Amino acid sequence: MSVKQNIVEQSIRLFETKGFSETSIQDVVEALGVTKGTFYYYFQSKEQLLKEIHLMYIDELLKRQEQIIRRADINNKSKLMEIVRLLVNQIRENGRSARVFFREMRNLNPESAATVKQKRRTFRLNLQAIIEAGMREGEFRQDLRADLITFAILGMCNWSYNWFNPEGPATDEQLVETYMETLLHGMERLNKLTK
Amino acid sequence: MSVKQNIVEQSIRLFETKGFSETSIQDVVEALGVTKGTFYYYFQSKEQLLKEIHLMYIDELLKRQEQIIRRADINNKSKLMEIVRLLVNQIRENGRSARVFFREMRNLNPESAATVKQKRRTFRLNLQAIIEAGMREGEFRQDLRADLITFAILGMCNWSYNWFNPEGPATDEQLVETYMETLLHGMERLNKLTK
Amino acid sequence: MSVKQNIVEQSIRLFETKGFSETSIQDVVEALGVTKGTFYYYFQSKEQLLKEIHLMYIDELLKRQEQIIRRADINNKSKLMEIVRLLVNQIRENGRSARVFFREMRNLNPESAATVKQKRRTFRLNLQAIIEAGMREGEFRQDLRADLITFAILGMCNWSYNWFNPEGPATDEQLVETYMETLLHGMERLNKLTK
Amino acid sequence: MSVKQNIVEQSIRLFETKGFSETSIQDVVEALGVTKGTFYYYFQSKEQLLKEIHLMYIDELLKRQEQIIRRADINNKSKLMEIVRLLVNQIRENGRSARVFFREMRNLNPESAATVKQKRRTFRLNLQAIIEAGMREGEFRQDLRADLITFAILGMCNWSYNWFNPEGPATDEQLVETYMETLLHGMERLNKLTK
DNA sequence: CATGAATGAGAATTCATTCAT
DNA sequence: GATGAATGAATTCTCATTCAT
Repeated sequence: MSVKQNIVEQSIRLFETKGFSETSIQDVVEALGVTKGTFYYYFQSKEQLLKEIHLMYIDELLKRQEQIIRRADINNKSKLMEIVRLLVNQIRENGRSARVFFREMRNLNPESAATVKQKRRTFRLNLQAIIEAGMREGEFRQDLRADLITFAILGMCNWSYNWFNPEGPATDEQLVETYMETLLHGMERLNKLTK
Repeated sequence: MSVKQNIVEQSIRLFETKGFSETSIQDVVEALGVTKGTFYYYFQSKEQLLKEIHLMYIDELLKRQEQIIRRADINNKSKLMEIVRLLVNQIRENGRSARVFFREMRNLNPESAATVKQKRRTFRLNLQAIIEAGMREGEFRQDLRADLITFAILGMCNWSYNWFNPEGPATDEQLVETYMETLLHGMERLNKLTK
Repeated sequence: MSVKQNIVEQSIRLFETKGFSETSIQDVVEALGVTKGTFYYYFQSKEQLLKEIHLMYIDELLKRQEQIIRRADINNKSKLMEIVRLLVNQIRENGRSARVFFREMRNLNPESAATVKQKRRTFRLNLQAIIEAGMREGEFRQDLRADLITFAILGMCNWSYNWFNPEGPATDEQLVETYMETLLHGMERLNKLTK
Repeated sequence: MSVKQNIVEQSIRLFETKGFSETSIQDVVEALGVTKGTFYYYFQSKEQLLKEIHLMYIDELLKRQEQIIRRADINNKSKLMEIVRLLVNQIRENGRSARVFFREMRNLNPESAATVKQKRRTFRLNLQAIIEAGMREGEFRQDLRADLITFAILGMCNWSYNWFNPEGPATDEQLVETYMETLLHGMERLNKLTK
């Protein structure tokens, strides 16, 4: 692995554990056994490193989302499920990056933040478009606001970075299934009505 | 308003805008027109101030949750709705505090963090208990894991601190209704099945 | 005991343990359960308190030395012994004060320091005068410099504030006897000469 | 001379003049024309600097004492004399360091203090061993407690850091001779007895 | 590519002291 | 006599960044 890749890995680890502001360049280079000069050879600033971490994360998400959207073989409901799975998986597999991504956006400079925000917005609107398509095509109820539901789904999934532990009592696939089942059919006991 | 109250207000404002680590005591006292000595007359440390903000927030939430739980006149479904409303309202009314609360827990020292975490855990388990009661009493489906649904609900509601703007295109009551409707009945078009 | 006396007592205790500079007025008043205002009612400054402690100590020493010097019933050798006893006793009985006295002179302001230094000088010259009298009157050898011997005696005695512990393996009277015996007759084995 | 050496030199000078607590890092770096950052590049803390000063001093003393102890060509009386000379010389040559060494031990942190105390103890016990050997081998009287005499000698010599001035009316060699003569034969006029 | 020395601005915190009440 | 609020200057220490080598 390249020196630069190493720096990125270590800093994700440290930023997740201690926080971006609380992690010094010294911490990062000490964890790698190099000196500060080396860091500044590869990165112009601490902020640029954070920016790269953010872009790597959101670009990966967008790329995978794009692949889901383009699929012609599945309907919108399945696409929604794939996106829920994508979000949850991403947290399972790249939990550290996910936590840095969600927590440290404030520390980007205005331009970087704008870029990242725009991409996050794209991701959200892509999801919303799937829901709206599903509504038009009769898969989803039309009496709920697509924008608010989109936020609800993102909240549900993204929040799991706060607590989800792959070694814990629930697997990520159980999580996806429970979330999807709740989202699609709700938690109310229906046969109660038919009794 | 007392000087101490003023310090708390101003720091919530600044912590929300710039972040805890990025806000200096100097920033806080300058916003108030007092000196650093004054700050340290009222607070032992910057961390203690953050701790107080956290405790104020979570204690208020727990108190209101308690009131909802104790109500004998409503069923579990309504209690769930009240808690969703509580979370969303809290963000509408105390958005700043909410954002500080969710973002800055890392900056508490281990003991304070443990205290706050314990209280957050209590809030979550109280909510889970309502859901479990609803399952037992036939209000909710029994084939979904109560713990995961609890996280889903909390994620949904809490995430809104990231985007919800009371002046935006949706009111908080609309938000509550959409969330509850989705949670209870799901977003899938049901008459499709009956066709 | 008066409030002022209490302040003096507590601060001697704290100055000895933590050092003058490292002890804050806050520490002193907290140990007493009063407030800083009270301190400044009785003392103009922290330095003035230190000055009073110094003066109490050296004035007591000078007073007792005076009594020894004035005695007509004993010779210079006995007077020397009484002064050694005085110094050692003072450390046993007022160990804390002694330690503050020897260590914290640097923290007096120039005027206070001058006053105290003058009194310490007086004490030393009084002792030197006894030795010189003893030399003239045939009690002591005349081939040793009185000034240097005076310093030797003071060093011997004063140094004990660094280590002497009344509960330790030597009593203060043993200390006085050993010191006097060494000072008067030396530690060399004399019968070796007569062999 | 290296920057680090320079920092040590200047701080000894300042610590001696103003005291450790009363000397700020600012004072030190200003005296050198560098910045605070430079100080902290070389030392982790102010306390670590003090620790290094202490260790340099006591290690030098121990090294020289060791050389004296190992000598086979001189008896214990001469070894004692060499150690008295060592102490007095050290104060003459490194008066500043000596004063810092004797006055500022309180400002070491507990671990550093323990290390230094242990070394000081070793120095003292080495001296005591010489005296005990001298007693066993008939050079010194056996009716005096070796431990107390050791303290007496150390007090005599060390105290001179308080007053001894190489430019004053006594040379260091005179001081050594007077101290040794007093220690060995005492100050009492012996022929008085034989008259 | 990489280092090590240096910087300087700013951080949290302490504390003797004042003073109106 | 005593208090409590406030001050402001100073203190230790951190850290992103630079740069000659």
